[in-house]
Amino acid sequence: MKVFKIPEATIIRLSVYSRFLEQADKKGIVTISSGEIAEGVGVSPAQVRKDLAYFGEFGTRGVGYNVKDLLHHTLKILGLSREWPVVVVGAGNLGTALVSYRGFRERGFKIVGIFDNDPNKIGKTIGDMVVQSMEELPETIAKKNAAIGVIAVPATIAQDVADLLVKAGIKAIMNFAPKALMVPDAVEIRNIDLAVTLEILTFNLCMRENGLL
Amino acid sequence: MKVFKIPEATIIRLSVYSRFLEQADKKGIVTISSGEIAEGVGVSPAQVRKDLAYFGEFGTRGVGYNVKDLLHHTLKILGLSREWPVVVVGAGNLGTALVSYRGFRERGFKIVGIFDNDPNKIGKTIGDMVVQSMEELPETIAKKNAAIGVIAVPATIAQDVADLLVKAGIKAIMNFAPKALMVPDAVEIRNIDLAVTLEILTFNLCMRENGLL
DNA sequence: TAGATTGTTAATCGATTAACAATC
DNA sequence: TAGATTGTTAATCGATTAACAATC
Repeated sequence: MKVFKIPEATIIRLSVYSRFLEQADKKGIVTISSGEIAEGVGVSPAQVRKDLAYFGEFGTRGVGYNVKDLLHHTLKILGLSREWPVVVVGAGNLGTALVSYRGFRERGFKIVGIFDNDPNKIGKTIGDMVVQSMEELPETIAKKNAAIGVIAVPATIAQDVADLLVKAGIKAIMNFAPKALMVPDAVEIRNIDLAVTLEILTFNLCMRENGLL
Repeated sequence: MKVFKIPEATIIRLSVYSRFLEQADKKGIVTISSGEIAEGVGVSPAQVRKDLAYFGEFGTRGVGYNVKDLLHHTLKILGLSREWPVVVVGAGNLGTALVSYRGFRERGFKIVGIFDNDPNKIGKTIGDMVVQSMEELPETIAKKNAAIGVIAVPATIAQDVADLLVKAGIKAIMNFAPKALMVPDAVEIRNIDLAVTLEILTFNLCMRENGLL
């Protein structure tokens, strides 16, 4: 790894490649070419090779890539060669859904705590977790060594929750509240706005209606 | 509207602009410049003007943009000047969360039906909706004139659900199942992969750890 | 060696930004 | 008119793709 500026699109594609390689590995495929990966995930072979080239030389000229090998490399690059403990703040519908979201577990994310400030929710069981009070947040983060926090609370208190997470030593935040949050530069943050996705769809529907797409 | 190829990034920014304009309007601001919008949402003034220029001339030279006016224009462009009836398939935790997701309602998306094939879930009340059986899906879609469907079922049956939605006349699909779905070209589809977002975070955390970011 | 496929460079494409004429 | 800000063109920047030498 020697390059500093890597397009985010490359990271997203690496994630796609790794999932595709997992499937290929399951099917018992040993060797795969950039063309086959490209075909499988819907990009160009050059794109596949270029994306990988940012991080090293993983293939053999004239042969292709060893599936298991490349799978491990891609997972390593994404930081998925270890388990990531994650805390979820907000035990509403969304928080509850996230705790049992299979897509997280499959990629090595482990929910190690769910928190809420509502006394009616504290103590309730969600899957194999018990909803904890916000007071227990710092201790659990420290004890479980969680670096990632998910915010699933109303927009009104999202900033307060972000502040608490940062204070407790969280290094990355995934925010579902429809509100831009302020965090120190040392903390990574991503806002998930589900409505925006629907708006891209409605825009495209309108374009089609008008015969422009 | 005369241009055919509009960057998706432009659409996403238009969504951001419209939210910012809503806030500005609430504050009673009447006129706003591209510089002020840019400042408010964190892009360049040229970007704001260019994004708008794809769709028309909405400002007055030397003056700026009328906030209410531009707000309406941006919402119109995004297709949000009408209400969009949406059906949700899957009454698990995620589906339940989506039915009461405030971010949808705020932007004009109205959930008009939630469906499941689990007899234990059918008939249950979620907010002000009753979970319907899958058999009722086509009729509800037709009656409520729903063009958008949300898939919140396990990956194993996601394709079947997509087929049903398409057959029932749905024109756009938002898919939360971690699986690429096949739909006809006439149907718009977006996959939401929540794990990928976490993977971008873990990648960045690893880059930081290695002093590369 | 002949055939295949990588890794990488150069060419292309597309999106962002800077600059400025138009104009309020 | 002088000052301000848009709409738009040209310049820049960055990402994708085509092409090919390296090499298995």
